[in-house]
Amino acid sequence: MSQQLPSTRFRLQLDLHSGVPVYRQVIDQVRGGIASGMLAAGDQLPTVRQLAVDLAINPNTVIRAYRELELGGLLETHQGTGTFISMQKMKQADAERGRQLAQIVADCASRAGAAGFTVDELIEELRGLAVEPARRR
Amino acid sequence: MSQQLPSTRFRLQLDLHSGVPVYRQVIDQVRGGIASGMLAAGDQLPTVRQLAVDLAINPNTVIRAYRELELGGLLETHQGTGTFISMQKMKQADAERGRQLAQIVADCASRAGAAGFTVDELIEELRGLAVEPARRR
Amino acid sequence: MSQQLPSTRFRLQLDLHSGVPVYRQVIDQVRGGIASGMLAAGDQLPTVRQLAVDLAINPNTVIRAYRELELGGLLETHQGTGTFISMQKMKQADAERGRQLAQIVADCASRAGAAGFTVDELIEELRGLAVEPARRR
Amino acid sequence: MSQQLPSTRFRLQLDLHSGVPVYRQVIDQVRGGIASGMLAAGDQLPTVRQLAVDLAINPNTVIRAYRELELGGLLETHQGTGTFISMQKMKQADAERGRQLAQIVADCASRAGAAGFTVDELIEELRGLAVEPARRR
DNA sequence: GTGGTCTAGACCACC
DNA sequence: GTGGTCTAGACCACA
Repeated sequence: MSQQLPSTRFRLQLDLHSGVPVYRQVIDQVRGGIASGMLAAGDQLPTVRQLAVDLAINPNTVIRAYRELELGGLLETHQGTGTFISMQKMKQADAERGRQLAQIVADCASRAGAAGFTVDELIEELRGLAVEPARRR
Repeated sequence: MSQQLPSTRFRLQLDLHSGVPVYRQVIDQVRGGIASGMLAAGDQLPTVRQLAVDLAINPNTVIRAYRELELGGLLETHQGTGTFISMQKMKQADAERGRQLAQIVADCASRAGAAGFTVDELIEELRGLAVEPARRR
Repeated sequence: MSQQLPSTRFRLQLDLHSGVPVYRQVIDQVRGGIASGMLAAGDQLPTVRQLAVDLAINPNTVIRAYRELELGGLLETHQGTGTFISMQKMKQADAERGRQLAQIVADCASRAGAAGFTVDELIEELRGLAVEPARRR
Repeated sequence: MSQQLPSTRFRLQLDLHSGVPVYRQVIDQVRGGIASGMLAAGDQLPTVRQLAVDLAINPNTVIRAYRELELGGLLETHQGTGTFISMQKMKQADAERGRQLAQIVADCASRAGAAGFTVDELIEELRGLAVEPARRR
């Protein structure tokens, strides 16, 4: 159950000026790492103290992020050993999924509207992405 | 300056359990309404008091949302008269515009991808927002 | 005391999208007309109804502007005759003058700051104006 | 991210009888402070609660002013940390910048002129705001 | 009638 | 401790 730190492939990157809460960024990036395959079940995450030092943030903030991820079932902490990616339970309820999609789309449309774009322009631009398989990250 | 309320086509819908601030939801939906074509330059928005009653929220919350939209240049408020969709802020140079659209789309696609949605699902959801050109005015 | 309307020289011009209250714009422009010499003591102003029609605004708004100007001693209204420019009493108290200057300067500095300019740049640019006699209006 | 409050050099001063909204005065003075060099990128502003106490106004009024400044890109707020002067919004192209400065200056001079002040008086008053480069940091 | 400003105070989120 | 959101309600300014 203990495994090499995936340090060469997975690096957290904070943007303190984005307005997004720090703990939220940590959570999102761990989730993203799992989704993208950079983090696999069993991988060990950096220790709370180490990550706090690396990111120059408060350890409490790391603890909070890890705790929320653990509550969500994505992490497992083992006293004295470390924090690890747990066996997935990825699939969310469909209702939750739908709501999430709707929120992403609404946000996207909102930003487009504020910038003077129409939804049609948005769709057109998205089509451009759909053709190329899109190497993500 | 005075024009029919677009009431039959534009309806605000709050989700008080989403965790998204109410004033933010109002802002996002107005911006989305502009992007989708449901709201056009010159249209009058519901009055502060009316919208507060409709949504069962405090007038101050509506004012806050309207104000932020006005600061962003999307609305114009005229004391004693009402609140209106402003004449679009001058369209920026096309190059800058294209870059901006690309960024919004990329960000949107990235978030959707991280959550396990395909670009096609995104497009499908966006279509739900788009509105046929419609005979306006 | 009744004299030709100075219509060919003095025209009010409103900007309904400026955010400046309509009655304020009327007041300021009449004051400006007097200061610039376009309006002289004894000149008759447009009637309330006429001006309301010309500017497509509410007569109450015109009344309010004229009333405030009269309170300030710049206009005289004569029942059944019309509204006229009164004999000047232009010079304000020095204190009031100082406060006015301070406000203009503060506003100017504020806008400069918001746009990323320094006060020094502002002064430099103003110097450019000081050399040419500057034909005003 | 944390830095000494510039308390000895930057002091807000309200005029409750000027008719200018309190939140507006706060905004204007912060923007003026940036323009005059009293406030530099990274400086922390007084906390919301502290400023509210100092000025004897409601914290909400301070929040409102800070928020508008943040929307304008001049401030960054970090929950639980404080409010800071943001790194200047990228300086625009020089041409655009020059045009903008000219407009601010022209408007300022115009208002001053209409009120019977000379450009020299304007410059003199502005000098009062400017601050010697000073050793900062 | 419209929107604008300000206060007082509760409760939440983040560090 | 920091800032953020929302409410309730008073009072003002404008058309």
